[in-house]
Amino acid sequence: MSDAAAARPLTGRGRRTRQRLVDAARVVFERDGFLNSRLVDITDEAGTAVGSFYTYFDSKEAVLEAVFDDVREEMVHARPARPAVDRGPIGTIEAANRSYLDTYRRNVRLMALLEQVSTTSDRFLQLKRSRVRAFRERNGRAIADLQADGLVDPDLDPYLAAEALSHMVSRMAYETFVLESGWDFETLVAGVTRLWTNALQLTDRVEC
Amino acid sequence: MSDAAAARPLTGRGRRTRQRLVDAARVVFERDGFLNSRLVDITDEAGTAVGSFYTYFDSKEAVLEAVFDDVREEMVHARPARPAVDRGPIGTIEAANRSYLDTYRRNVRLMALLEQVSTTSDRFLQLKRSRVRAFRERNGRAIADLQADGLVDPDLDPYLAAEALSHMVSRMAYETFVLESGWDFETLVAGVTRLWTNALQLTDRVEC
Amino acid sequence: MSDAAAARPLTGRGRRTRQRLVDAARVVFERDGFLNSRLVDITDEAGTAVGSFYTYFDSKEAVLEAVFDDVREEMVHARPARPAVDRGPIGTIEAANRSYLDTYRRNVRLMALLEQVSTTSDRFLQLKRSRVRAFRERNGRAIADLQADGLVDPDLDPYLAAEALSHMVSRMAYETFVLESGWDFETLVAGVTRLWTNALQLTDRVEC
Amino acid sequence: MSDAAAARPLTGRGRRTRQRLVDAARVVFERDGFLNSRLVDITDEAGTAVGSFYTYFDSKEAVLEAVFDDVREEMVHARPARPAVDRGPIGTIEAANRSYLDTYRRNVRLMALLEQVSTTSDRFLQLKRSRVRAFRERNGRAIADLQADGLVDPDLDPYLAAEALSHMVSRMAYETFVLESGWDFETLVAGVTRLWTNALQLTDRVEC
DNA sequence: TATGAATGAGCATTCATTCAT
DNA sequence: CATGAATGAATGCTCATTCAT
Repeated sequence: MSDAAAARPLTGRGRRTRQRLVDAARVVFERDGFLNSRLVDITDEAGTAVGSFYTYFDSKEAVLEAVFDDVREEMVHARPARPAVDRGPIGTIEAANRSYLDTYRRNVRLMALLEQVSTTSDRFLQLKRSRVRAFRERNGRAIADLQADGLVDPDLDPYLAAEALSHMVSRMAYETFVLESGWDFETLVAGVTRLWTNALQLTDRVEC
Repeated sequence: MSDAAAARPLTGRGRRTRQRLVDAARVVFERDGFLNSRLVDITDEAGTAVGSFYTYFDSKEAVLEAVFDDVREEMVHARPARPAVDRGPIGTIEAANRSYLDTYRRNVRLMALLEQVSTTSDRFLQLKRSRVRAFRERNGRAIADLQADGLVDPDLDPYLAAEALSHMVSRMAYETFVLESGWDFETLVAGVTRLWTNALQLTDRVEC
Repeated sequence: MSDAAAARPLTGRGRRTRQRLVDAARVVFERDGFLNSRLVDITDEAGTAVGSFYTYFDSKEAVLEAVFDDVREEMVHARPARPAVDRGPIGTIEAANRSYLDTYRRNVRLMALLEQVSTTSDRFLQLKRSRVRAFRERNGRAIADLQADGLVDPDLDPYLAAEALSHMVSRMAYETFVLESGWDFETLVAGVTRLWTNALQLTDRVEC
Repeated sequence: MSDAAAARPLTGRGRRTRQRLVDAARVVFERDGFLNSRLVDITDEAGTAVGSFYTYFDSKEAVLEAVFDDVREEMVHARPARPAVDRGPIGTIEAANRSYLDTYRRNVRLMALLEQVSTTSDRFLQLKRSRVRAFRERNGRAIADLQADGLVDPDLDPYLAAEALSHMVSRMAYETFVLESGWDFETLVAGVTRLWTNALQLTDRVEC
């Protein structure tokens, strides 16, 4: 009905209440999952009345979206600590994988949550797909460039390769951190990086 | 309380009703998803009374399990049409990928279903994990053998490689068939096979 | 609908099946109570099919009635082992109390059952009331006779006395054997007998 | 899960709704019995939505408990109109019996209800037993005192006597008021009092 | 008679959302 | 803005009873 989220011009007090709700929602969702959680758990955690929830959000989904908005920056722009150093293609890939896996590890609960809701809600499925697309485009272009330089197997479809290798890494992350399948972090980084660079037939050696 | 599904002789009539319910459940689950479906939808589809459901199953989860049991044969034993022909390592991998992707394609709705329930129910998560494990062990051993023969990159952990590459393929299958991301089937088979064999540094050429 | 119980001319086989059901019902009712028990428990215990139940009984209540019929003889006609010996009024009362309490003790579960169903079903309430009435009439007449002989407090209403004292004993039996309140059997017999005879001002001494 | 009935501040409006539900529950339980009544009957009677029930109570049992709490005062503290007057032991016993029987009569439906639920629910069985215990202790001590003064038959176990005589009276009350067996109130009071005092051999006469 | 599959009314409970204060 | 009481649709599950074989 009312577009609560649109009523943006919040007072300072309003902004604080809203933030408390988002933080509480994150705690509750990460703890109980989206489907098991109840609105009242969120408002209890936030220390507000249930009614107040609807001052800021239209539904349970809306607050989940706000939760993802809140952490998007961190998740998408996750960058290696020393971004500017040029390490050659293989070093770059390793750094990217390490960075991705580390971010995943630090946000396990949230990633598990995204996994869950994306099988149920179209809205969050789109969110996930847009992440997939972003990865594919970015990496696909990079791979195509490397192909143009003769550094990568020319027989590969660069975008398919980019997407497939991304899935490989993200799925390993899911298995390792969410389902706790037991791979050691460094083994994981080294392993997926080796597979990735092998898959591309990437060579940073000058030799013929 | 009572495990209805358990050891019960079942008359011919009973067997038929049970089967009607399993078939109906598959239809409903594939159409509406597991969470959205109601028991009464299943019994309506099967043309039985609600009570009859509980003659054969204890819960919605139990009938889903029966659905998976019902298609397990097909899914697990999916084999290439010409299994006996020796095509060398690369040909074998391509055949396996083609077979897997084809099976996935033919059971899309069911795979999507498994994806959904495995984020919610521990029981089905285990089902999925056991499939992951089976793939890892089988392929991991094969890779180790190839390493012993000097045909595969010796720097790889064979089991990590097996798991990661399996995920790569299954995730591409999910994206392509469930989310309909648009990859052409043959492009997909060729692409993941190439990535897979490259990743292993697999060579079937005799030359140095 | 059909008056199953009326279809009396049973074959030998029928009579045996019916008896198996009554026996099974007694076991189940005593174990689970009337309200908690399910028909299928009874037929399972009897080793018959559910459908067979309705060949002999019209309802769950009907079989309970048959259970009570089955033990009525024993319960109502409970008589002291040596009935013919004349022990004087007090000795007779003690013998009757002992006999009653012993019978109660040996049929605790059934008495508890009667207690339960008589608060729910009018049919069994009547059964209980008829037992109360029988006691009152029998004992009331005896008390009136003793009054006529000058052996009992003439100010008492003999029937009210009979009923009240019966309740006193039956309630003590309930507390002691069903709720297991802990009174020793002999203490109980002696105690209620003393109260009973005192209450009647019964004197078996010849003196003035 | 949550104990709704527990520590909750309750606004005035909330308090009123809760009371409406308790009152409605009493009406419904007394009319239909505990087992036959449905939650929706209670909320209909109270004029609230079903959901509101669970704002204040966790179950049907919980509201029954509240009903008993509500009348406990009246039932336990039922005292003769002229409590302070000393009437001697017999007068005191008569006053207590009259008071008890009068209270019982005024709360017949509730007493019948307690009778019913105590055969089914352990919780309410305990409630009843604690009442029995309270009576036994109070009266048992009083009887022991009278024995010490030589006013009561020394051969009696004072606590067994107290319990047995209490049962006698309460059972007569049940028969008379719940089952409407027809005893006149004054006849009943006089009868049970006479039996009680006789049973104790209580004498307030000075004579030899 | 015996079987056991089929029936379906009945009911407690949850929880997102609304709204009076 | 905040509160929290009120709402009521939605649904899984039980089990006495029926009936086709």
